Amino acid sequence: MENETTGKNFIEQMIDKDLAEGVYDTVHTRFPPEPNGYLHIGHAKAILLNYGIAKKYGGKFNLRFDDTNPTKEKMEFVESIKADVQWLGADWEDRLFFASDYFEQMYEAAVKLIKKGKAYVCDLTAEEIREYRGTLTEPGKDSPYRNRSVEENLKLFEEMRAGKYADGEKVLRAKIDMASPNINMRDPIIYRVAHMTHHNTGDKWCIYPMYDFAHPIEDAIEGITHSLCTLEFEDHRPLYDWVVRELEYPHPPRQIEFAKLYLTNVVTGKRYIKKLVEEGIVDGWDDPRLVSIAALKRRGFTPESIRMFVELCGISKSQSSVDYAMLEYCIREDLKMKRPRMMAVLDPIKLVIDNYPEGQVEYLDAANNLENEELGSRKIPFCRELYIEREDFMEEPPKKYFRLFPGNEVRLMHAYFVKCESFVKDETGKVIEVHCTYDPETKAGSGFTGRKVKGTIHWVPAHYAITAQVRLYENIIDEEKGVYNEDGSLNLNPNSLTVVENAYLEPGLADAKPYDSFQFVRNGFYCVDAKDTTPEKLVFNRIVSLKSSFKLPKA
RNA sequence: UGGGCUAUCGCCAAGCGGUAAGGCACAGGACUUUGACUCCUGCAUUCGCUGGUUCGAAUCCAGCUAGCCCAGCCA
Repeated sequence: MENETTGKNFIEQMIDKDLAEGVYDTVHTRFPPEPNGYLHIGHAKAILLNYGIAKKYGGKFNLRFDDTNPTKEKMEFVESIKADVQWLGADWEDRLFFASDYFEQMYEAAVKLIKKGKAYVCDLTAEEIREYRGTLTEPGKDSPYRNRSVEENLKLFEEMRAGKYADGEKVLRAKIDMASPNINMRDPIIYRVAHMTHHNTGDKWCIYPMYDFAHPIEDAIEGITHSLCTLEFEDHRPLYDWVVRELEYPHPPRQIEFAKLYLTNVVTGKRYIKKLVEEGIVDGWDDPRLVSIAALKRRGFTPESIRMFVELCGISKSQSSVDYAMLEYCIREDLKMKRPRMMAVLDPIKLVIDNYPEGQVEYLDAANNLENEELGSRKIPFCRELYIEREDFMEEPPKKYFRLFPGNEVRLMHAYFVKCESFVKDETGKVIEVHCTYDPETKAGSGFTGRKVKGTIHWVPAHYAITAQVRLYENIIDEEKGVYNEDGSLNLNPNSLTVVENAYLEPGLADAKPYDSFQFVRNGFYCVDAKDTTPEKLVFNRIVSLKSSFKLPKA
């Protein structure tokens, strides 16, 4: 029924074809980030795609830092990138490489091109080169230095390496076609002079190869078969192919482009994130409101959830923007079975059980997760005074409200049925206390079937509860307008972070450790913040809220 | 008449000449010690548009239209 290509993305189909035709007999991919910033959710797609394909075909996956431009790169970023790639589970084994380790080979490659008459040293200034390049609609014209002799080019290029020329004074260019409709083929610059200390090679070099020249060489050196990159490099493929062809590599790699992953309603642009960090609107690259890998990790997302997300999004060549709800679905899906469900009251109101003996305490059994018995169970102290969620009581309930209101009976989760008898208001009219009576026969697990209630609410024992700071995160933008305003400025939602200083948690949560995550009944999934939690203060980040089909009418 | 790429449900995305998969979202219903979860049910007579080829087209051809990318000594 199913043909062979069903279920495979277009890249896998191309690889199948290559394998079938004997173009390659193995699959080798790589993730080649430039260490000039932090990775975000978009990079996760590239990482997991490359890693996933290598794994699927029994091939290899390399991590390679594409560090050919020392003006933008820092060691700090290589460390964070390694940590993020590892966290995502993409295992490069012993294949961690730096493009800068190939500088000598790249230099030799350039020399080879010069000797073949396929490259020349050009003395034009940056501005002149731009002018000579022509425009999108007009062809360019040849540089006056285009026909220098091989000997002269060799000598000049050697001098460039030796440091004889200042930055910008000379460049090495590939000799291709100044009239090409593809601007990338109009004698692209392949080497520039930059007297700068490189994070890996120090001061050994003062000339650095350009991406278009370096990348195919890096791939060829490492034996990469399929060089996956994003759509904007499609126009560069002819140049990529030109380089590997002119350099006569026996098994030239193939570049395949795919669409970047865009997420709706989040800020991913590096310059925008940088601005948010610099202006102190967020507290760093790992602020949980961001979608950098570090932020997602800190917020409590799991590598599994990110993997599921990337898989669900799929791979294609059409520019697309994935609904943020898809990411939320993935983290809920991953956590709901794996993590305990605990009770936490974020906005408390006191509930007093009038017919429960004062001073009495009983320890109720509660399963940590009804669907996953392996997570065990716990005991929760139950007593006369509890805290419940403010929204779980209404003096005058709207239709279809199943929680507490005068005269109504509900189940206290893991405990008893309680019936609301009365309530107390303060001078301002705010309800401060709800009084109930409980029915001892209705204890959870007792098998009581005498009558049913429509609502179950969560609670926390007043004198045993612990407190914590809970941070509720929303996307940093306005859902209506999107991330950017028409003028291109960021559309910030000032309410993107709500801090609850004293949330009441059931006592068992006192032992929570950084990165531990839980489902707080009806409040969503939360994770202990690894940065701000101290022995004195417990801080939880909301990873994602739960879906809820009942919305309280707005007051 | 610059070049390249893309167009299938609100959002992703299969489909590769034989009569529109799936997921997210959404809407109903069942169940429930979370209005969650789970479970059912519904959700494109139509594939950017217009023609053509064909017994038959989302798939092939032609012409349009729309969107994205390219004029860094960035990657």
